[in-house]
Amino acid sequence: MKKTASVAAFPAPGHDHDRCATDAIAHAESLCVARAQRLTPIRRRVLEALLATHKPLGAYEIIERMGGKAAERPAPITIYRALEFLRENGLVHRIESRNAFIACIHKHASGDPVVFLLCERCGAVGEAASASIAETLKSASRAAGFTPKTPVIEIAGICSHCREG
Amino acid sequence: MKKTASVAAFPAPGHDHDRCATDAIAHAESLCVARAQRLTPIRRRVLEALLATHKPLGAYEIIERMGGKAAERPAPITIYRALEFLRENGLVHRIESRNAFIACIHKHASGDPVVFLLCERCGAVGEAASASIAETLKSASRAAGFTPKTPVIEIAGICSHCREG
DNA sequence: AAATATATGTTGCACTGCAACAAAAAGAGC
DNA sequence: GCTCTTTTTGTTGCAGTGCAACATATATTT
Repeated sequence: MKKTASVAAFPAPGHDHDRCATDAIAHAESLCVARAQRLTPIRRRVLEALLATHKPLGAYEIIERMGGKAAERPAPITIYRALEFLRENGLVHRIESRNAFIACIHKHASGDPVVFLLCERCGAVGEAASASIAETLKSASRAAGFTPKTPVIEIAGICSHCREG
Repeated sequence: MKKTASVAAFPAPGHDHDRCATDAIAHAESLCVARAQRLTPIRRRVLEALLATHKPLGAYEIIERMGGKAAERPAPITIYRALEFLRENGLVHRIESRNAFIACIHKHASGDPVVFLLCERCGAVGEAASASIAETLKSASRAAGFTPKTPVIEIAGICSHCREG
């Protein structure tokens, strides 16, 4: 079930999550090797914490989910630095309307505009990449004499699993 | 120079700003009268502070721009409450990617998706309403089995005045 | 005028995000 | 190996966001 113009992915509740997390880590590793970037233990743990859920997490939630005793937990700044690294490498997105972060499972090219679908009920986040959306936004921007760079598109609503279930 | 599908407005540096602010206040007043809502002095001052610039302002910036001696300035919570009121009535938008707020000059219908164009150089924010964008986003959402509600679209880039000037 | 609803003030706190400097760890060059 | 350099992480501290909970004041209604 594939389309030419758009690809949409919403995490099904019963999907093989271990595998999708493992795949994402593997992808991150090979990508960092290819770019001579260092996926350090902390960065890896932050990514793993985000991959363990499909919900956007704030910095403090990430800290909590990284485990270890309270005294051993990294400071917020450490998390933000790891997130900065992961974002620069396209492994993590920031959900602006939530002040939170989510692991990227989409493997899109950098610069590709991504539409985030935020379920208001279960909190899960889907990604929909659409070339037509990108084109429409570009032309609308240019009609206003605007040179667009990084579009942020976030849509709140109800996902199919919550509506049907 | 008008289009059928999209209307774009980027504030020109030399536009008649007094008038655009006055108009917006007048619109806010008549709208509140029509809805039996109260445009109290504080709410009015918050709106005026936002109208005095076309840049998104944070809560503290709004407080500073509301004037008065430091001791007389309202607390942040007061600002947030006024912003909540103004947002509910479509007079103010929140720019999610900036954690800031901007007065609405667009007079669009509530629920209409608005595209915000954020100039990275001068900080001004333009609005572009586009029916085709709305349609494209809706169809992309539905392709993912998603029922969309409130879309957030923010595009960072360079406005025409900054590029040319 | 009293009762009710709405708006604002006060206090307090959890979280975001980062700057500036210090220390530790990893890589590069000899 | 060992030093030098770069990168990463730790520590401290702070400005800003956003709101909860309760108290007080101001409007509106009856």
